[in-house]
Amino acid sequence: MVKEEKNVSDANAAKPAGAGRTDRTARAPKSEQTRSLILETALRLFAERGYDRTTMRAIAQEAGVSVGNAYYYFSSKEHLVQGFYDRIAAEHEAAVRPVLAGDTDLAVRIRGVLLCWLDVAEQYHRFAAQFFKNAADPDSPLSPFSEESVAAREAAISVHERCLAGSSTKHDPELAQQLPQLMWLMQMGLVLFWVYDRTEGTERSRRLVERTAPIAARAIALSRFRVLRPLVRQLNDVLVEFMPGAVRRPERGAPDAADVRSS
Amino acid sequence: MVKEEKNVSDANAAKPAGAGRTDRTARAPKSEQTRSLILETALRLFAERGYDRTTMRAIAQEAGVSVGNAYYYFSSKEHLVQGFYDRIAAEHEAAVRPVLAGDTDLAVRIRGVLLCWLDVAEQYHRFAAQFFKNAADPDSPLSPFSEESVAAREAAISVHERCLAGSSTKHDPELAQQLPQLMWLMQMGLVLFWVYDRTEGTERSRRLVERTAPIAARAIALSRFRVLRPLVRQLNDVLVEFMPGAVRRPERGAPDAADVRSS
DNA sequence: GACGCTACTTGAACATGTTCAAAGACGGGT
DNA sequence: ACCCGTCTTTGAACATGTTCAAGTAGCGTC
Repeated sequence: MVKEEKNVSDANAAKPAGAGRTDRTARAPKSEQTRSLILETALRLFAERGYDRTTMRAIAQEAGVSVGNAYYYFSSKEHLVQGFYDRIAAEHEAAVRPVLAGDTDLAVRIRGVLLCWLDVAEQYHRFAAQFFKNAADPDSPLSPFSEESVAAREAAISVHERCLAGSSTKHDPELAQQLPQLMWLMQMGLVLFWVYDRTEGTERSRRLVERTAPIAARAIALSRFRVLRPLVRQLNDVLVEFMPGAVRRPERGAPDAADVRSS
Repeated sequence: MVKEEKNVSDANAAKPAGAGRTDRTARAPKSEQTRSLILETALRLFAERGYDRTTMRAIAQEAGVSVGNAYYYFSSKEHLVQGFYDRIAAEHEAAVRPVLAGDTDLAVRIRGVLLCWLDVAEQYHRFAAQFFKNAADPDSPLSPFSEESVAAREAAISVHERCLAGSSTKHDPELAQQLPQLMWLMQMGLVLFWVYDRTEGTERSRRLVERTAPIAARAIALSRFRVLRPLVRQLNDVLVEFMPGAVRRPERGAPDAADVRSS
């Protein structure tokens, strides 16, 4: 049974065998080629027809491999999406650079960061809306809260860190460590709104950003006020305790003092 | 397997109506019996083995009907879950009654309402965690934001309305109309946290409530302060513009003054 | 070159949500 | 009694994500 060689032709000619993966078994030129062929094909089809309408069989056929082969490289259809995550994160990081180098007004910066994300994500909206339910699954490694997404999450948080750091707005230093995470959470809220947004050009999401960014900036600025001090302190404690992952916080008295200050 | 029930025959003289739709009006002809048999069986199996592990074939077999019959009454597996929604909402409403009749401190009330929900939902946690991804799908009629869920949503909001109304805490009357919605949103956040919570007895979610309720209450109380006035106003505008519809729009300027000042 | 090891590839088979054409039941009009 | 139409029920067929036992190929060793 000779199969038409659709995918590879005399592979070893151009591909240097060096610098294998970190796996115990080194080189895998052909395999790497097949892998990325499958991935690229999948992402293209996802963009073309959406997530649900793209079957594994179609991906395999379009890539010129068998269904089982796709599963050899990607343990599930969902895992094909990790590539999409990386891509959109990188694009956002690039697109946001001018914003972070620009105006120092916090409201403007937050607005810029979020609008930037909307711009970058725009083309994937249909795909994202269809895929969202999978990402929302607590069992899925693709959940934004999952262990596996920690890299993408921290990259996103670092954007907010720089957004905050470069602003002229003063804010409670005690809260500074947690603020980027809070802003990331706000971004997740925006994403939630966005996948539900069916307006032309996700215009409504943009409007939400326009209206929300000043509020966030003002709230942050107000965090220094005396009346708000206990509130800010409590909020900070909650964030430290419940926000995902390994964000180390400088020692601050008793970390387990429950509601010591609550009325 | 001919069933002779034949009780109320005149009531449904009008018409058994179409199949599948959420016609709660139909009395109890044979079809209604089959329908609820399928529903009860499904909910039982969901609770027993979780959503994913319960196949439509198993439901049909356990109920003693054919697969196609289940689809005759429920247009998809997801639609079987609407019954679950109704049930948990009703249970929460009942369980929360003592809380609403009790302490007038807002923090205590919010805490009570949310902990109550956790108690009621506890037994469904496994099922809910598995089902969550379907509810998160923007296309799903079971999304908490969907048109179809408007009834359940308003019921939940009304609980927060009463929670707020019965509290002795003063708050900005301008915000009063939107606050219950905001609190509902907070509850949705808790649900999100909860489905991800894998601790024994969802202990972590409980702790989050303990820590968060005082913050929310304090924030609400602080909303009257002068410094926060512009912030509150902006926030109010955003809520009015973006919160899901069907919420009676307050005429700006004259607070309704219904219950705000009661103590 | 022969052997053997392992990475790679295959397509059929499986599980399960969903659809559908046909059959059954039932009631009313004639 | 018969026919007609509608509601109900059936089970086979379909679509698609996933698994698996078996086959293939490249490469190092003898």
